[in-house]
Amino acid sequence: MPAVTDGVGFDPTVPAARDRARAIPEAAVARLAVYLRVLSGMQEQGVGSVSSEELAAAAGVNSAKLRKDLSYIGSYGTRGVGYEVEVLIDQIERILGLTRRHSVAVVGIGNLGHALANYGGFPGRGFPVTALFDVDADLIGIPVGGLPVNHIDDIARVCTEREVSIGVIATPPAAAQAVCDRLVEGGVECILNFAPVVLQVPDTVEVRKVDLAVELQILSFHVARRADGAAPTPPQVNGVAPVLDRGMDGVVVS
Amino acid sequence: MPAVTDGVGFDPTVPAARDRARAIPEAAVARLAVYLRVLSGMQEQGVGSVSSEELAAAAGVNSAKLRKDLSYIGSYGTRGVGYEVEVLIDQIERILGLTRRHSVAVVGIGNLGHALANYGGFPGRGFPVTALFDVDADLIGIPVGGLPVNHIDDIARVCTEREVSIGVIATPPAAAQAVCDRLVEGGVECILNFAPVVLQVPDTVEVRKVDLAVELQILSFHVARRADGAAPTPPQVNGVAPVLDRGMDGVVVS
DNA sequence: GCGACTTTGTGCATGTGTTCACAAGCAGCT
DNA sequence: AGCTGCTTGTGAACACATGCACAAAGTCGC
Repeated sequence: MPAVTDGVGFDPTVPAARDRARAIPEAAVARLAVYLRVLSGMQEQGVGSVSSEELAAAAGVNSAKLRKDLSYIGSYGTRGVGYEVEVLIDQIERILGLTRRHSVAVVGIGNLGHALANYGGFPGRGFPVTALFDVDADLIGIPVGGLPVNHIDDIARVCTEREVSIGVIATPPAAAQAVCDRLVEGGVECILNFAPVVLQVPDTVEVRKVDLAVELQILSFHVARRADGAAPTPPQVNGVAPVLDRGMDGVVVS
Repeated sequence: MPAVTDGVGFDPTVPAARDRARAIPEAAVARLAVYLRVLSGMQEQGVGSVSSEELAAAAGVNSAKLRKDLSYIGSYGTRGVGYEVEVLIDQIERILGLTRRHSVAVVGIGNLGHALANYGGFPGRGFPVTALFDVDADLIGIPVGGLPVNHIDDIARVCTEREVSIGVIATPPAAAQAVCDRLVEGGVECILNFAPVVLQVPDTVEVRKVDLAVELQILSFHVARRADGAAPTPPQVNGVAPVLDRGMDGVVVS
């Protein structure tokens, strides 16, 4: 399975003819990222190979689902044996496009922005933060996490110069859309939005949103529902978390 | 349509018979929280009523989906007219259990923990942060966002005392599971986990996970896929964001 | 080299979520 | 009252995701 040709190339004749097979389900992509993290941990501990059963347990998913997910990227397992950790890591990184470095810009250096900027090149390398922006004149020029803060008026220019491919919006809601527009203008292809607003973007740009209030409210819903009639839950013991999977509705709830 | 009788009215004989009808799709719950935010904004601007079309546009979703989502909580619209903003807000709050206050505890007062603690009672009231914890002796007693930091050894006791219902884990991955266990011991029902680990919990506890690295990797995947063959995307103009919906795979991507 | 055992990869059935498209229902005008 | 126009609420079709269960395909021991 060379080149992920895909995309939306469709057949004009058939009504809703879906493109070729090569489409990896959005939900599977999210899980591949999780598998990658688990695998990296295993590799550090010197584990050379894993079975789908072991890996699934460690990632908190069903083993059949895991195998199906892996099958989307090719056949790298050995029947009767399992998967080689290193091979799997390489392949997942390839599919996720982690062989390339993706330069990240963080806009809005408040509490959250600080946290993001100091995240240290972002977990598990591959996502160097190369630009910071804010409106506050007192912050301009001050280095945060080793990088000086620029003014948001320079977003487009700086992002173009530094070839930023991912923009992170950590501004107050009111400023988010304007910031978003500048990022798009600066050639940013993907945006991770922490501001509680629905961004309007050209559809060449991908947006993912992380909304803490929404997360809390979803949890609140479950508390409420539980308080209701439901309750009969037997004294069940520990097991893998009954994780809510957002599917792709935003954050990855494992 | 009185009482949401619902659903999958099924046969009690069937093995894994699910509880009563009350099942609102997980994905719909996440969106209801979004609608609520949009509606609040409208109310502040003095808007008295909205049509499903308007609200859907503002929330970045399909209007049919919006109507179906709202139908899960009852019939509060008027045909030919639309919905009354206030009524809808009340009903969504009721369903999400926001009439009750949910006390929140934040564990791990690093960069992210600071940001969370200072979030100010958390967006749109209803989620007061009532306890902070960390291991670092230098932090104990220091007030962050007006609240003193306690030692993680006291998690269970303090959470029980203050009736914390939601625990937020913002610790390094290595500490997450231990912290989680203490929270559960302290009677916490729901956990929002920012640490990149799969938590094991009794299935009476609900876990949602927000993983920044995973979010970035998903975006990376889309960049990579795009760089491939796909490209033909016509010069399409602005429109509502082609938001990736995590469904419920975690974060709410709108 | 062969058989027994193990684990992958996947076809199929099930379940969940999304979208279409339209009947039902209400407001307002005549 | 009846008619017109608009918007809701939902049945039914579709698309997507999950999980079972098993054949295919490899390893290991003899």
